[in-house]
Amino acid sequence: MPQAGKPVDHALRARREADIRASALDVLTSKGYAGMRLDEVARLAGVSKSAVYLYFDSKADLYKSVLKSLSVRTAGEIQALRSARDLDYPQRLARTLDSLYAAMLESPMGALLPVVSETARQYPDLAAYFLTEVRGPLDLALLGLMAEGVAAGAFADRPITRSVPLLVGPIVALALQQSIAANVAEPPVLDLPALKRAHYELLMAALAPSALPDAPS
Amino acid sequence: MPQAGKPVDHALRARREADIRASALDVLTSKGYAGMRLDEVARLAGVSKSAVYLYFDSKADLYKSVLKSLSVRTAGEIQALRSARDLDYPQRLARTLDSLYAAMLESPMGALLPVVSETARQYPDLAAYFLTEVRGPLDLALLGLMAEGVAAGAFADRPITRSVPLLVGPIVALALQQSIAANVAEPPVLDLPALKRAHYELLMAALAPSALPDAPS
DNA sequence: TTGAATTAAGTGACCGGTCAGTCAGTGAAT
DNA sequence: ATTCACTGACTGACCGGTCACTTAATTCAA
Repeated sequence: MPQAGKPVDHALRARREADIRASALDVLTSKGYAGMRLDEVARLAGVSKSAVYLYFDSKADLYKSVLKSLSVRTAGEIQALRSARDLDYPQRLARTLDSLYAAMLESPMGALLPVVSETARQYPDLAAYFLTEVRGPLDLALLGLMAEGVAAGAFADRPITRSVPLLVGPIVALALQQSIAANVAEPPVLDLPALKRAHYELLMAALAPSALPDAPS
Repeated sequence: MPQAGKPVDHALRARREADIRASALDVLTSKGYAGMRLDEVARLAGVSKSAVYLYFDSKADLYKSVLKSLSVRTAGEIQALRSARDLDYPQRLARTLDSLYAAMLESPMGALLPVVSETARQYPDLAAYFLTEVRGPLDLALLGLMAEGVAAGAFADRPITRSVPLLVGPIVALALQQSIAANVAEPPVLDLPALKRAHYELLMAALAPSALPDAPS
């Protein structure tokens, strides 16, 4: 029977967890999963490696937690845009692109992309986790928006409205390019606003209801 | 002075080297760099791990050799298309897309993309090598083709003609997605021909000289 | 024509460092 | 005196890389 003793400090636990996750994210984005040493993560978080195991079952568990905490926010953001009644569909699409550019190129999330692809090979469960828990919600949000836009007559009913890679592939490619280029001596600078604008125009050209007839293959 | 002994069998050496490289490619594409065990590579090549060290200085050296041997072929293919006089510009673009889809989604090269991004962290020189020797020529070929098309009046002079990620981002995104999805239980199947067609139409909609006016951001 | 000398080619056993994960124990609050 | 939060020291598995050694092919002196 528990009769006395220190009370469980839930706030402290939550803070430590977040600290460790933040440190793990730091190390992950700079060293990758295989290069992430739990000792280093712990040191950055100001605790010992043993303490990490008080909050996470294993390295893989910590990794999943980091991944999930990042994806939840982004997916929610896009979900919210989907039903923003005060915006028309082109505007919602533009905002969605903004969110994705921000997530993939102006936050640590983009740097996690290579890490995910790295880990997928060795840990099929992590690959599955990423696809169902991260990609899944994101795809749903994006394709849902497109489907609504088509139903409302704002977008043409074309294959692109059903293909996430065609819609946001450039963002993924940019994120990948950036994460590779970040390691060389003189990384090229990107004009992000211009890229966003060009990307948006590219999509609108293909989504305009009055679009041109099919071209030959 | 060398006076006698077994003669050096250069053909055998070259064959062994190629065997080991091929095995390394196998393992690399399925396990990634960190997951590539030299014992496994050696076993696949039918030699002992020690023998690998007769042909390559180190794991990193073997990896570089694999990368180099693959990159040479692909770039040349696309270069050739650029000046195919018997094709009009839309056709050249379509063929180039075909080549890129084939390279990235129907050959081991695409599977190496995540590996490159993984290793870029540990080997900055490899990142630089990839960017200058693989991406560089590819970008030149693609952007050169677009610039010629614009000059000939076949394509509209828009930002997209100067942005490789906007042009081929979907291919990169697909390759990445495939390499992640390949590790889960029921990998979704892609309708590649349909994707290619949709991608081509997307680009042509944005490249048509009679394109729509700029949309609001 | 034999067999000692020489060299290519390759191997199995091993080493040393690394690192995820464990555990017995400490100090502090209640 | 009990529980919480935490740690330092440890271990066992793993793996890149090394090394002493074997085998086979070839040359050439006797």
